[in-house]
Amino acid sequence: MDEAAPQKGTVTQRAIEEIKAMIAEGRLEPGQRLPTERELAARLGISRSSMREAIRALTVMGVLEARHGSGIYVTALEAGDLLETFGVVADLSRGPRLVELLEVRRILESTATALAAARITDDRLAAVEKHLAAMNATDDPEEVLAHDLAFHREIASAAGNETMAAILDGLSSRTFRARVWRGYQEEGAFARTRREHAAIHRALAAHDPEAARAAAAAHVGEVEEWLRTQLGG
Amino acid sequence: MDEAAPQKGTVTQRAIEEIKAMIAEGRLEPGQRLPTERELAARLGISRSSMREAIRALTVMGVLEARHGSGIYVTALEAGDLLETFGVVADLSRGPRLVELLEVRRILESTATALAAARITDDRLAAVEKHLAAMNATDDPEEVLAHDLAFHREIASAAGNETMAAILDGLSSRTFRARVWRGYQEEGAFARTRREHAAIHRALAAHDPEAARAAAAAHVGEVEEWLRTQLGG
DNA sequence: CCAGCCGAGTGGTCCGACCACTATGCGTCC
DNA sequence: GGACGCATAGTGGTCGGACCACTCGGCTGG
Repeated sequence: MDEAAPQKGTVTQRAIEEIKAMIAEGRLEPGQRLPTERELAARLGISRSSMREAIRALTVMGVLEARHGSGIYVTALEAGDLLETFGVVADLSRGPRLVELLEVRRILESTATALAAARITDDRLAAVEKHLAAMNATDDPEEVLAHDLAFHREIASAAGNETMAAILDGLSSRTFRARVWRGYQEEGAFARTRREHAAIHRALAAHDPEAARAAAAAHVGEVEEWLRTQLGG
Repeated sequence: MDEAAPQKGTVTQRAIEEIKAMIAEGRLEPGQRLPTERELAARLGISRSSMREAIRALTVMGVLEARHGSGIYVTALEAGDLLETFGVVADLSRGPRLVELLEVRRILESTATALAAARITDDRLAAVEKHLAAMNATDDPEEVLAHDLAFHREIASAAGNETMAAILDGLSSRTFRARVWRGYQEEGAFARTRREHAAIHRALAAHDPEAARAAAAAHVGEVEEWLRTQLGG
């Protein structure tokens, strides 16, 4: 007799849960290759189309990775893989939701910066300085933004919590910052931003967690406050 | 002439980006209904199958919602909608990743509890007390867990940041806590947990943010530390 | 006027074919 | 003998069409 798998939502949904369960229960290890789409479909008694939708869903979630011509593989399941979609949240949020997102970022970023101040090594600090210098050396907004992101990413990474770093990465997604900062920078906030970045770097170099926390919180808080007034009218 | 949309990854990926862009640019409002799958496919010059995969991907991300027989709609794009997938991260993370996740939760939960202490209203406080009492009134682990979750959710909600509450919700997903707490509670941590919950409630009732922050941090920190020793050998 | 039916329209599922790419192994050429 | 290159089988990617399950609004009959 067949297993009694009653109609529980759509077939595709069932397939998604099935594969997730396989991974959660350890039947599928990170990096391991899955059976072919055709076989998976047959095994669950569904069509290849439905199975493909399930695979696609898990792919965008960063759980699976499909390599054309080769096969389907479980990702490393690292923080970065699974939190990639987090950027979508930042990209699609609007209005009050943006302020909330910045508040979350302020909380995490300040803590991450504090941790980084205590733990950062000399060569990592050098990398931070490199981005700081590059950021101040150009006027091209694109390049400034890129080094700004790298600056904070380096710090978050130095905090020693990859998960937190990945979340912060999502919260600072390129399009998110571009949307918010466009207006912010237009108000001549360049100088202020540079001062704040310098303060953060100073605290890191001094290995002073409290100063780092304060500097980072103020840095994000400035943007947050500006955005709040933009919306509050 | 047609728009020149060069081959950029898979067609499905292009469709996903396309729809995301429609929403980001405001061409699609929250709650609004999309054209039919068949028309969307025709409009982008791809097959319905591929379009369906794109829609399914956006559905699991909480961006779209498909109602059988009715149509496809944009969700409200509230924090809860978009962060639903966050639970998957908690469910699939293992080893050191779990500790990192708990660390993030400690940071956010302590801040959220502190904010709640300052802002919580009397009736919300009553709701918190209700879950606290219910949690202490039973020995059924399932029920304890349910009220435990509700207890923290209520507090997070009282903090006034829905986004943060939604993230915390994901970090405390049912299966996640079940996995970690099973072992933790077996070590007779019931009493300690109750004491910690009582402390959190006391701080909330007294509207004392600092005490609330400390109590919440200690509460999560206990579990975090226990898990760390479990892994560290 | 209302209740019930019914049909058009929509998403959900399935099938089968073909395309694009990868990896492997065999044969050829140096 | 070894390195290169090409044929080939196998994989995911795409397509089109068919049918099913469900919803909803309008029509019909009371």
